[in-house]
Amino acid sequence: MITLTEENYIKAIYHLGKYGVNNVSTNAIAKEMETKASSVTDMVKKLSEKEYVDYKKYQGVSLTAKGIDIAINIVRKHRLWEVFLVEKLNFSWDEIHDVAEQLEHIKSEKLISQLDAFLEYPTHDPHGDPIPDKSGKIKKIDKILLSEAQIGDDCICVGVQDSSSEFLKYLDKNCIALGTELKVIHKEPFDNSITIQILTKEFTISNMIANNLFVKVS
Amino acid sequence: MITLTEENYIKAIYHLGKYGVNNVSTNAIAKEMETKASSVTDMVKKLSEKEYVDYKKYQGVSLTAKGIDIAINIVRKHRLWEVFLVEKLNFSWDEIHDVAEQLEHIKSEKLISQLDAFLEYPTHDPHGDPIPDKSGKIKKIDKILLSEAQIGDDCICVGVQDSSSEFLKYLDKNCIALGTELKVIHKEPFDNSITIQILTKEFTISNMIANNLFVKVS
DNA sequence: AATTATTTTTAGACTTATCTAAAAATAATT
DNA sequence: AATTATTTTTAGATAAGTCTAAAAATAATT
Ligand SMILES: [Mn+2]
Ligand SMILES: [Mn+2]
Ligand SMILES: [Mn+2]
Ligand SMILES: [Mn+2]
Repeated sequence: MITLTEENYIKAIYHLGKYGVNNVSTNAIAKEMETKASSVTDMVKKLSEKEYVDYKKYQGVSLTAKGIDIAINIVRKHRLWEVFLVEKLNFSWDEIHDVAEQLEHIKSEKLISQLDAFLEYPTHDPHGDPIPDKSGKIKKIDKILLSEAQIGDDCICVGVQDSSSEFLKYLDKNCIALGTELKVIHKEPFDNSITIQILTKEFTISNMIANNLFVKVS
Repeated sequence: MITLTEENYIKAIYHLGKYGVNNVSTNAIAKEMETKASSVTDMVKKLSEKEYVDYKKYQGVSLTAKGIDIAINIVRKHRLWEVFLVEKLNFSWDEIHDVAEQLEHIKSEKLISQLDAFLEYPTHDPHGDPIPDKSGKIKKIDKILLSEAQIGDDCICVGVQDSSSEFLKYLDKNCIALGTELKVIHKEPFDNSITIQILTKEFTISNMIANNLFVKVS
């Protein structure tokens, strides 16, 4: 039996460990979980006890195979629920995360497999993130950050790095959604801002925006 | 802020207090919650502190207006989710209760109002129980127990008293569902069993079954 | 009315998850 | 290499919810 809190720690460790081969540090987990390092140490000991993580004092943690399984299953549930909220209940993509944070902890195999079928086996969530399949496999698409695209590149928006409500609302306001086609017109070396063209309209976005938008070059 | 445990206690008190004008006893709550009377006393003090219940030592509890509001909202969520599971995810009526027990605690106004709309504002859950509307109003239908019907009555099944998986599976096996029409052919005084006719087929059910099936006499 | 049985409450302990403050280990600087 | 800064862990405390065992109140019987 695994508690809701344990699930959240495992998910945090999973997301923090995804990039880079190093172990995940106590402080990084504390920041992600909005808790104190001492609380993390306690929990990490328990997770280690239960063999969800490998842990050596002062050396940080990494998920075991068992831990990864659990993490991926939570991510799968989270993203399927996000699709449900947008596709069936008319939520917008900036309103779904907090509800999905709750729904991801509902325990029922059948619920998730039926939801998956009901949604017709979606491969990506409303933020462009891949949805692990039943066996935990995750399909990676070759996306790059818009900030890495070259002048003249024809791109299509496929995901966001930052899925905060603020950023998503900014994109809405500027008519940028997943599937939107754009062309890179100019990259300003001074501030790394990028001028893009959507349909016939040209406009300039800051480097910060370009750094949080994933595109596929076509 | 209200905890999941508090919500479950409030819901239990609501269901126990629905019939009869007396206060709900500590022991009754303990039985319903599968916990010890001493734990109930502790919790009831807290609920009283937060003004969800009226409580005087040794006198049992009753919900305040605030407590009733919360209870009805949980019941509403529970039943809407049950409809969702059956109508959209192809669950059968004996598989939904435990999942709904989890889903009823998800906190999001919008989630429930959108779910309600998505399901086209259902008035009853898959067990025939009424779904409170947004404002908490509950429509009562005039149903009676099959055991109370008279010989010769033409009835239609509209609900179950016991919604345990065992009972529901029994009904499935005997082709009794909500909406099924039946006629009372005979009532055996010795054991209070009842002979009913469904379509052309006649068969006898025990008093225990008849005591857990709600019908409307047409 | 007195005794017995049942229900309810209290007292004290335990678990989970959290915190602060202090100690220990590791990393970064001089 | 020694000092300083940062990170991590330990120690001890707190809050929520639970438990057992014992005491107190209420209800039922004689
Ligand atoms: Mn999310
Ligand atoms: Mn997402
Ligand atoms: Mn139910
Ligand atoms: Mn029901």
